[in-house]
Amino acid sequence: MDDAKDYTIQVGGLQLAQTLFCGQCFRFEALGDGLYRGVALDRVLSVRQCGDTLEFPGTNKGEFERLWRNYFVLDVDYAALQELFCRDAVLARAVEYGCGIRVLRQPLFETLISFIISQNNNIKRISGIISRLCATFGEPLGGGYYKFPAPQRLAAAAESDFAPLRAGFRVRYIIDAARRFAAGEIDENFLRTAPLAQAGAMLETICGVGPKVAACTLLFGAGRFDAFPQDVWIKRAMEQLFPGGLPKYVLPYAGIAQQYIFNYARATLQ
DNA sequence: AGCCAGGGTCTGC
DNA sequence: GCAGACCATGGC
Repeated sequence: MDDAKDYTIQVGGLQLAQTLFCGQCFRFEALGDGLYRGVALDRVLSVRQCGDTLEFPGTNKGEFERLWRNYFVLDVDYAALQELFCRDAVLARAVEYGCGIRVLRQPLFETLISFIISQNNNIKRISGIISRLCATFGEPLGGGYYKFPAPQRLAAAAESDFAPLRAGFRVRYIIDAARRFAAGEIDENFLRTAPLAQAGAMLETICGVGPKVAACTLLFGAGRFDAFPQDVWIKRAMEQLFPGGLPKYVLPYAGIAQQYIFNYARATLQ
């Protein structure tokens, strides 16, 4: 029945808590009892995990197939990917440590702005700034939830309008990114299909976007699983754990491996 | 109090 | 090209 509510699906090897709070998205909260709620794709999403079952309260099968299968990247064979990664003994340890982490396919603009905000910042405060950004500029969805603002809305705002966000020096970067988007100067199709270096270079023409923010945008917001964001933790991990670099067979999925390495490094390295 | 946070820009060599 | 100061803000 296509209009039946509370769609459920069996998904092995996915842990919602790890996936939603590993630092790739910033708009979900845990409500307890395996239930999580947040805003994604311009709507409020509730999702509950019980073992290998994902339950989507208020979501029918049609909407799940149209939106959430892609958002949660359920088309990728993660068992095969993990088996590939585990050919390397060090990477196997990282995979084992956070084996329920999965990458998400998020909207490009939201991802870009989120990771501009992430620079020299911590996850808790990133979430707070994004929450205030959406409440200030986003369209209301009811229940105190708001859409992520459109580029045109942010591009039209004055710098002083951002004061309530307490985002500091990042405000002018946000505005520059929004203006570039609103002007049609950032070609999403190009970002998805061009050679990785060229896609990154396009993003780095935005003020406040360097290699790390560009790579996060490509990985989380453009489905570029070969993009490899290098923050302080990854740099530490690469020095200590992979002095010869990642195994070559990992490189097409380096970004997915990066999620395991980041999680492992942050938890175990000094 | 001082350091760090999923960095980037700007300056000076 | 590359190191170092600086950037707002908040948590610890």
